[in-house]
Amino acid sequence: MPRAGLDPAAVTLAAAGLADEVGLANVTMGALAERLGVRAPSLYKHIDSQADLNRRIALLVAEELGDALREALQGRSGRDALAAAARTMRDYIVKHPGRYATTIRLGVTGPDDPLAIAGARVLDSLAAVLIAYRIDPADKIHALRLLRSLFHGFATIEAAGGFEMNTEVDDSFDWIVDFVDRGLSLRRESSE
Amino acid sequence: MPRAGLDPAAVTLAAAGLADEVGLANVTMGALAERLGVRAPSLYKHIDSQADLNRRIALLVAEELGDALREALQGRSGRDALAAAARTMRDYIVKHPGRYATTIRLGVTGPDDPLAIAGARVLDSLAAVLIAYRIDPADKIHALRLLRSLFHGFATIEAAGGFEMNTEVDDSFDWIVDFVDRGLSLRRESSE
DNA sequence: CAGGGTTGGCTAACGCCATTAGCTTTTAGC
DNA sequence: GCTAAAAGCTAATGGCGTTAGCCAACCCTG
Repeated sequence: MPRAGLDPAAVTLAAAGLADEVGLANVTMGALAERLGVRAPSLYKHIDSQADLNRRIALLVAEELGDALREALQGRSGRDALAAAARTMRDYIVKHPGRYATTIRLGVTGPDDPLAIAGARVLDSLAAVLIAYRIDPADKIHALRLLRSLFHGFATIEAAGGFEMNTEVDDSFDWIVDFVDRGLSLRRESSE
Repeated sequence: MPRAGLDPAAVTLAAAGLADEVGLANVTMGALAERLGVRAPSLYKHIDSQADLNRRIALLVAEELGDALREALQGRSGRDALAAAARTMRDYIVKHPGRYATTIRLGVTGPDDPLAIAGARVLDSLAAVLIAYRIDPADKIHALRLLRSLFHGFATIEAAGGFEMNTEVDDSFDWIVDFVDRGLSLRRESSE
């Protein structure tokens, strides 16, 4: 019998896909093993524990999201950049609700934790959106938290099916992006 | 031997408290039973299953949050109301992260589901914040979703310890409330 | 205040899950 | 080809949710 040829990355990727399909809570070692054509205990040759697996998925998410944001923000600034970042985050979360769910509630061990680094890179991309708005440097962290809270909240609620009247969700999204764009424009240094 | 004198409400309340203390994931039937001075299977005399328990906690949250919002919004309008609603939601979620966590991912069965009704009442309170801003009725749903996404996102991230530099979180919160207030003020019917 | 039905507790047991131990087989390098 | 590491396996443990079935405490009627 030939081997399955697994490695930590393959296991992580399969787990992420399974999470998106059946929900993070249903990603059991047995189900994951079955999908990989292997028995559950064999997975422990590649990952330490389920907590370790979640951590690896979260790292994957941070990398994927960071890549997607950098890609989307290339050559854009101001309102274009804002809309692109918002759409990128929304699309990613709605498309990958299971893997995204791993990113809430994880203990970052230290500043050299790969997860902390990848997360910081995501935040850096969001911060890049703010450049063209020329926000007062002292307010930058607040504006960044606004974007993060809003995008995270909107996409999370949408992914959970929390909005009624599905057809209007796109309109709400556009309206909110416009709302933030106008608000940030008012806060340019020159306007105070 | 005397009886413990439990009922569904007492079990739900104890579970909500335990969730806040140890995290929703650690609310096991055994731990909950122990806190109530009872053995795990006895809990099934009061609740149907763990899913049923989560549902009951979520309903409790919707009622508590609705009550708190109505209380806080009494006699306030405009910016005051916005700030009060934001603070109420934030305080509640940060103080009760475990029980609040039950409100994500729950299937509402129909429009007469008590959970749907209680949830709608929470949204009604948020909608009351918008009255004084005299938003164009067609935009009301979008503004409501803005508030909901933002408050939910901010408090969720804060409760999960997602913001660095803890001391500045209060400042960010105030800044964001101010940002939304100004943005909504611009959208009064008269201003378009 | 007697007794019978209902209610709320208990123990025992099942199946599923994560995880560990220890064995066997494949595979890569010399 | 030989050997050692890596990667799979089966078996077993302990914890969890849940069900079945038993017994004691309570309420309520007479």
